[in-house]
Amino acid sequence: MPREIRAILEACGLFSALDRPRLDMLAAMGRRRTGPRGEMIFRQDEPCPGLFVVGEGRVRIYKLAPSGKEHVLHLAGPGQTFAEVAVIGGFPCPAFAEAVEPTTCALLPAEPFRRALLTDHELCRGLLAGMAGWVRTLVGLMEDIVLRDAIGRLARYLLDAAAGQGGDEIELPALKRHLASHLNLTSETLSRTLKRLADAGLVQGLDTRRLRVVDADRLRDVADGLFPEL
Amino acid sequence: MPREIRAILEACGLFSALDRPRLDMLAAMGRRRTGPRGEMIFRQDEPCPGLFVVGEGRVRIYKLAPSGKEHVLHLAGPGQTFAEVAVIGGFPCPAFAEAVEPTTCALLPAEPFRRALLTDHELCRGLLAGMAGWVRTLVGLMEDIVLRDAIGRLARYLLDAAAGQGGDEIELPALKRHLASHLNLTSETLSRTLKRLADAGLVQGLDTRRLRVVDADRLRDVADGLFPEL
DNA sequence: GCGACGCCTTGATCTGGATCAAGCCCGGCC
DNA sequence: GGCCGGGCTTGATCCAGATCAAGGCGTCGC
Repeated sequence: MPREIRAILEACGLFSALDRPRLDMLAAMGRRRTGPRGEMIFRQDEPCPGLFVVGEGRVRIYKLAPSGKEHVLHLAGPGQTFAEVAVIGGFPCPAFAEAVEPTTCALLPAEPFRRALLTDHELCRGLLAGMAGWVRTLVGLMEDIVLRDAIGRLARYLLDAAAGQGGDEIELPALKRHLASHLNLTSETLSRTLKRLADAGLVQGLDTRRLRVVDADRLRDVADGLFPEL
Repeated sequence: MPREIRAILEACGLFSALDRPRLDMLAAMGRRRTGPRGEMIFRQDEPCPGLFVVGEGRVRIYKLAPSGKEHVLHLAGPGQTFAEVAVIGGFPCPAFAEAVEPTTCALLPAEPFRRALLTDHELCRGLLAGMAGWVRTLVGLMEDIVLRDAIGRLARYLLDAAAGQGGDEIELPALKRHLASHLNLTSETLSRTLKRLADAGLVQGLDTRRLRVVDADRLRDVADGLFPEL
């Protein structure tokens, strides 16, 4: 099964710059973890088991407020990682991680991974670049939440998702409810807002989990806060 | 003047683990930048000049929405850095940076700094740890904004600030208006919320820029969403 | 000293999105 | 097939915080 771990690591952007021996070294320390839909991978405040790389499926990373409200920080799909920050910084798990679909991950345990970081410069550089990208994403999400209204946030999300999936069709990565939480909306508001976009002819619902961007240009305008009439 | 650049770098947490020769190397590439209160250090979308380390003064990093609303991401004081992410990732400036007080910074220009990163493992490790801390802060801020109400956010900010300044007296790092924007509030709401805390006897205003935490325990409860009566 | 401008406070009103409350629809299970 | 439960939509109402609108208060330039 190291076989499959190698394959997962190779498909991950964070490690794409690494050469064979290094990938072997990482694969050797890795363990394969599979779980059914709904499995809790880790919980907030637990010691962090290591760095996870998603091979198949999707993982929802979310925080829970004392009030019970939750916020979905990240929906990690194949090739993406989570818990890197906790591993690097030696923090406990900052959030919950739950499999949204049947999932297989490669887990690189914290201790050996940190030791590898101590000596391996290439690995360090790759991770540094990865973190820079992650900070950028986070700041983007934060600015969305703070500076845009519901329809602008949704429009931007849809544009991003369409670009990320390389077409004008989007497959939603999770339940609408969870997507809503990611955008700091309730599912009711998400539903209504999506309807507004559909009524205006900017998008078209295919089924519950899939939709199509019809007019990307106007969608961009909406994301930039134009079309106050909408 | 390399003298002073060295001193600024030495006082910066990011570089605290570096040995003499490395600090010398960084100091040699650095330039000293001073500016009066109000000076724009860089603007959003400009090419990023390099990594800034604050020596004296304070710098406000903020984003501007098309609507004109602004959001203060960070108020960097002595020993802190900004624009690291853009330098590492090779992105353009993601935000505006403005001196809130007369400020002197060390600027490590992007190109030589990136080259140093290519070869210097220690530097890389330090930066990686720094980024991990920064991501953590960002996530914390985001969760504050998403999961807490106005009074909870303010309470948490005050506790953090008091801890950071090592006592129960807090000197606000910027205008109330800018602080409000950092917490995603209007200055009106900040003013009212501060008054509620003062009326309840949890804090005490000294003057416009300074205040004292009187009851940290109850403030913690407020931050956790208790005291619904407040 | 005296304007005047910026910043902060306080009050009155407005509103986007949350919350509460039904249905509806689809898929799984008996 | 029929029932049941979870997720989505839609409608009605509510509310935290924004916005609009006055003052008050310090401080800086003259």
